[in-house]
Amino acid sequence: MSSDPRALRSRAAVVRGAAELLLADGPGGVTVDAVVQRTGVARSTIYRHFPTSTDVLRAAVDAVLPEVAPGGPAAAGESPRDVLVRRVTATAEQLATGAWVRALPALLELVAREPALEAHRAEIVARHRTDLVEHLSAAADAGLLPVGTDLGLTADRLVGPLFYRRLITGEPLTPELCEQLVDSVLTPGDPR
Amino acid sequence: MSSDPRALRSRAAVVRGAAELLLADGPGGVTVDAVVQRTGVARSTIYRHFPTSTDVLRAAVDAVLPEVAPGGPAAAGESPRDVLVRRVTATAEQLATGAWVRALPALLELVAREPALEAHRAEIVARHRTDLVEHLSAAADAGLLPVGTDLGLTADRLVGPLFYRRLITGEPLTPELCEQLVDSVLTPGDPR
DNA sequence: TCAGTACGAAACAGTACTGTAGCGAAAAGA
DNA sequence: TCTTTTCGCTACAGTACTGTTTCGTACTGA
Repeated sequence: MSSDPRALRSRAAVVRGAAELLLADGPGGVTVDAVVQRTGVARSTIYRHFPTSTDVLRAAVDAVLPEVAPGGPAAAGESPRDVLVRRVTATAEQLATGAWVRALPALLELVAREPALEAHRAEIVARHRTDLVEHLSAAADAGLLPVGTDLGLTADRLVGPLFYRRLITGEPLTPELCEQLVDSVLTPGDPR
Repeated sequence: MSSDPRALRSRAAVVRGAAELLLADGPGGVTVDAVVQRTGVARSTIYRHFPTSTDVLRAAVDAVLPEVAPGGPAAAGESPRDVLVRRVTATAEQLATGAWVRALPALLELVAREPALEAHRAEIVARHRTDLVEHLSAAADAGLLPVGTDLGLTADRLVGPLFYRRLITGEPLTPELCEQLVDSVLTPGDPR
């Protein structure tokens, strides 16, 4: 709509500040006053860019959610197993990041209560998942998986325990755990 | 302290109403006013029983949390595998219950933000887990698990994907899924 | 029966947040 | 340069919630 650099600048500052507040204090911490104090952007300016404070929160979630996807770039000359280990480990590290420890439960609660975010959540999950399924498909082609394996279920068996430990039990996510998970999914009896 | 039935009655009503509000609207919905309106108990009475509104919320969580533990009674003449399937299926059904769909993210966020609840959370998880580990131990004794298997990790591999699907992807938890999970954990090549 | 106690109702100050409005100043763009 | 747009600032009404207090009523237990 507006290409005025001032508008773009202040809008970006609001979104960034709101995202920081979301990560630090959860959804309840993202108030207009808090964003004003944190960013220096005026109250009236915020309401000029966003109809309601809920839209600010939504923009903050939009700015934060994509970071979930652990970017596992394509393999080099590494084995499919190593690709999987690297990919799962990346997810584990992301889950262990301080910001996410606090933000993940808050985001889950927010998404559960805000149907408008449901589509976005589904898209993130799908991207995350298809990426992992592709790696699993390569592993299957290499004979590392039993024929006829449900790759979607296998993906859940890989990352499910990670989220479970992070969210429910609070146990640490070690690299050894990631390797054990990958190996528990691959066909037994294959050396490294 | 007080054995006056009036006091016990109104206190119980407050806790029950607060628990209902917690399940219905999340932690943010548990306000003193809301409890007053829902239960008919007077504002002054609530503050006579609880120092702050946070204590009301805590009591509500205490009243709700124990229901998490899926009661898998001891086996009859069924095989260790069937015990595991029944146990995992019970967990899946509990996760699929309407109330928990809404309450679980809220509870997680609450526990993450309220260190006082951490101990309680750990106790619930431990009870849940030792129960499952016992079943797994029986399965290991029956030769259904490779020797030297980490039973704790195995427990995570069993229920982790359930929680992951419920919380993150939102996919349904079918009985078939539970069976597949159990079989994926047991040593391959064993008939029912 | 009767004293003690818990009760419901209502009013109160204090705090925090939302959303609106009007203002002069500063920056952008022609 | 000059007009337009955006800005920050401040004040405002409205809402919601917390925690306190008072008062008359109804229940409990001896």
